[in-house]
Amino acid sequence: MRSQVPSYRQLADRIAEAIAAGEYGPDDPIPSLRTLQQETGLAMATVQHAISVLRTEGLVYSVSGRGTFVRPPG
Amino acid sequence: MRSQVPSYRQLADRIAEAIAAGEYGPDDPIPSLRTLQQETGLAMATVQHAISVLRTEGLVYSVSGRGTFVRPPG
DNA sequence: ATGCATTTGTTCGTATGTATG
DNA sequence: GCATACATACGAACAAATGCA
Repeated sequence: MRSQVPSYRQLADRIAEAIAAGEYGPDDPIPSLRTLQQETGLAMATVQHAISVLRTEGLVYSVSGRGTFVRPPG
Repeated sequence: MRSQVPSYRQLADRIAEAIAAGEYGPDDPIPSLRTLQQETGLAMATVQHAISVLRTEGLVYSVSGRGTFVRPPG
């Protein structure tokens, strides 16, 4: 059953909108991968894929062992 | 075809058997995560995963900073 | 009592292998 | 073959409890 929009894209868009709406401020942490995993029911690597998209778009940055944060405008 | 038994499952089973065999009595501590890590050569989070399985199954309980203990029969 | 190092469990992001359409 | 998605496994940072100087 070919789904219209891939899960990782839906999740990336949802987070991007939350950031745009100011739900998370500059350098604020977004929910952890595990939290997102439990919220969405997706697999770890799929959630990571979504974050990876946001990182490529310059919206967030990640620090291993710490978390993923909103990239402040530079 | 992925029909190998995962490392975390093997470890969980091994500990479950030790408990069933009476090697660790009620409220006795099982080996620490670091000890298990060194014994098995696995990563921290993988050992943690094994313990997490045992906790879900109600076999053990964990206390941060103290250890993981055998859950007495209710 | 205070401070600090050590030990223990917890949570973080990341990488790899595999299956499916 | 490629994109999508899953389970597994990894290394590092975090946080709570303990003991000792």
